[in-house]
Amino acid sequence: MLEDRRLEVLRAIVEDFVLSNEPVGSKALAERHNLGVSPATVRNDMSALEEEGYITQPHTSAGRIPTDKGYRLFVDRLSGVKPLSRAERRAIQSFLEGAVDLDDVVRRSVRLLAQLTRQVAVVQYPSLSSSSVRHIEVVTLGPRRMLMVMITDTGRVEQRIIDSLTPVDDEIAGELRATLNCALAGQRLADAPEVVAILADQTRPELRPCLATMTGVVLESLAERPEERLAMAGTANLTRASVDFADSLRSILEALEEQVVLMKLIGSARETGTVTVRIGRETDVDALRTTAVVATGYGRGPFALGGMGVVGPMRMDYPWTMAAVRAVAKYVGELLGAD
Amino acid sequence: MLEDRRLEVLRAIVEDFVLSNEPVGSKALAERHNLGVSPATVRNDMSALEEEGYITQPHTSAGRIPTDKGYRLFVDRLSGVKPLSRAERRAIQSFLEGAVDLDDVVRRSVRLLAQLTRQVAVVQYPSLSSSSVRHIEVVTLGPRRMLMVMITDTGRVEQRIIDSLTPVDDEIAGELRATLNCALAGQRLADAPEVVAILADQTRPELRPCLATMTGVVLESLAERPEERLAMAGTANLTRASVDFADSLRSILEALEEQVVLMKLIGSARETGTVTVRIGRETDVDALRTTAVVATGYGRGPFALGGMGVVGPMRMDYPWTMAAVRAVAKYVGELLGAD
DNA sequence: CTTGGCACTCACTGCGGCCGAGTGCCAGGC
DNA sequence: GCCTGGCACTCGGCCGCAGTGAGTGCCAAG
Repeated sequence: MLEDRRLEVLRAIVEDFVLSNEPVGSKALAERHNLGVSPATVRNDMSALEEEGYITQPHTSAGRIPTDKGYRLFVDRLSGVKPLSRAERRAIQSFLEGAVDLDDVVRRSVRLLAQLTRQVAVVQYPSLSSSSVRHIEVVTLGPRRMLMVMITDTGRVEQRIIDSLTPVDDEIAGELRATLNCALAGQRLADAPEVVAILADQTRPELRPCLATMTGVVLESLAERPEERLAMAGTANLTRASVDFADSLRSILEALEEQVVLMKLIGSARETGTVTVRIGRETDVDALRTTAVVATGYGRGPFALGGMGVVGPMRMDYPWTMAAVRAVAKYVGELLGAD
Repeated sequence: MLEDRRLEVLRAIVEDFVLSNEPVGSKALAERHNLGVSPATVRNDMSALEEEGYITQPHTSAGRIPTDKGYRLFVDRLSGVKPLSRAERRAIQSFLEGAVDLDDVVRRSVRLLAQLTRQVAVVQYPSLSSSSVRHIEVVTLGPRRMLMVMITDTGRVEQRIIDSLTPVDDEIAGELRATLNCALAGQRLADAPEVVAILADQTRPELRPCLATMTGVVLESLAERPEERLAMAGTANLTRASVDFADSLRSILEALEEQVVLMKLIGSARETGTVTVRIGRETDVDALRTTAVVATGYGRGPFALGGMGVVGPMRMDYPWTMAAVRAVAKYVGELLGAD
């Protein structure tokens, strides 16, 4: 009973603070949230909550604000799901349905997510390891230079320039193309290592160096390289929360330009359907210690093709943001999984 | 003579202000720049310069700062070229030389430019209209869906999903591929419209709808669509100049996320070798009225493959920034033009 | 366990005064 | 005719000060 009211107080604090961005005091709380008790009682509860580390006061004689731990509890136990309105769902659909190719899908969804949540949005391109090879193309670019293009079933296109030690011509390119396609087309990229291993022996010796480079590229692209691509939008929204960030804005922007960091944050949410929330220091990125990351995976079925999510201030409307991220991920997943 | 000294005073004001970010007064000027005249004389010159609109004072009893017009004059007539040091040139080279493909080149150069100039850097992908077609690939993605991939001689890869009204199979895809390649491979994309025009008649009627869509894509990509790609880096540097921007930072970030706007600013500098500077309102973008854009084209020969440049505060070291932008563009041009 | 009362804390605000960098103007000198 | 030193004036920024009020912690009574 007592426990219950304390949690209720915490919820009220979080909700009020998210709205007002001002430390919330006992009186205002008791009034606005008809808790049925007096401010003095609320004060006792607050005192207890502070003791346990869920809230804190910026300075004596100010109201309380939630701590990382407080937000965490709120997200885990207190926040229901705030479903999107029908209009919002329709907006998502109509915003995405005109997309003409993968690039377009990704760029539209990242903008959509940014506008919807008014936060910084990040969308990962479908990861290669969960796709299969549709086709591999080899073209000569010059006497000793070739371009290899790998097309996956999600429509993603991976390209790489290969410098050869020996001269190459269109015929050799064709031969390499045939060999690679024969071995890899239709295969899941995750299975590529085994297939590739036996490939060299079946090939004319003079082609082996080139082939080795190319298969090397294929394998490398599986290792979830840091260059794994992603799109970002809505950085302007960071300034919206400038009161929270102020001087840290610089380092936040810097962190957001580090692809590796973002991939870890967004990409680690590989389960579709579940929305992951990292609050403050849980991000494991010092520059983002005043932010929160809401992320999920997208794709058909349990295996995610990639991740998407938003980065915003800890003071964030979690139920709504989580719902928005999930909704966009669902549509994108259908769009890319459809085929 | 008198004119000369006035210009000298303007130069001194610009240089000091760029360094200190504080309105510069007559006394400090006379001291630091041994102009050989007294502060009183400098004051008279400043008065005249203000009359002519080259400088202004933020409030009475403060020093002067340059206006848009003042910076413009400085850039046009006063700023010599500040050559890069050998170490800097070497840094550029080594930073870029490990690039493995076009994406890599672009991303590396944009980061390089951002780090070097400590501004926001923008690099346009090589424009399609100035490239030629190396190869066109057509692959089926599903019973009624195909993927067309166009590879250009700069290594740029353009892809598009095409939905067909009639069922397609690998054979049809092969046929389309052959037709398109036969017609377009080796052609400059700028010449594509003529070639494409006569293509339909030579094709089996049942393939014509698909073919039309594909040639449509090719032509469309020539129209310098707003989706024309570009890369950006160093937005964190905007906060460095936060004193200048402060509340406008938000709108600047928003403007920078508008690809169309950026393409106009960066892409309009199509001449290689010449560095264009737009100061304040010259950008024609209201949100960027407190910024300056330094841009140039890159590529072999007089025709630019694309543009690159930086966006920063008007209070900027123009000679140095211009030199840096030019140097990076030169290297990138060599890298991509080499082939 | 809750409640009203009460003293206390402390960030924030507005006010007045001081300071000093910088200006404009003027009269005298080269 | 231009440069220069002198001088009065302006005005933004800084400092100290007191007043205000939201909010707290504690306590004794219900």
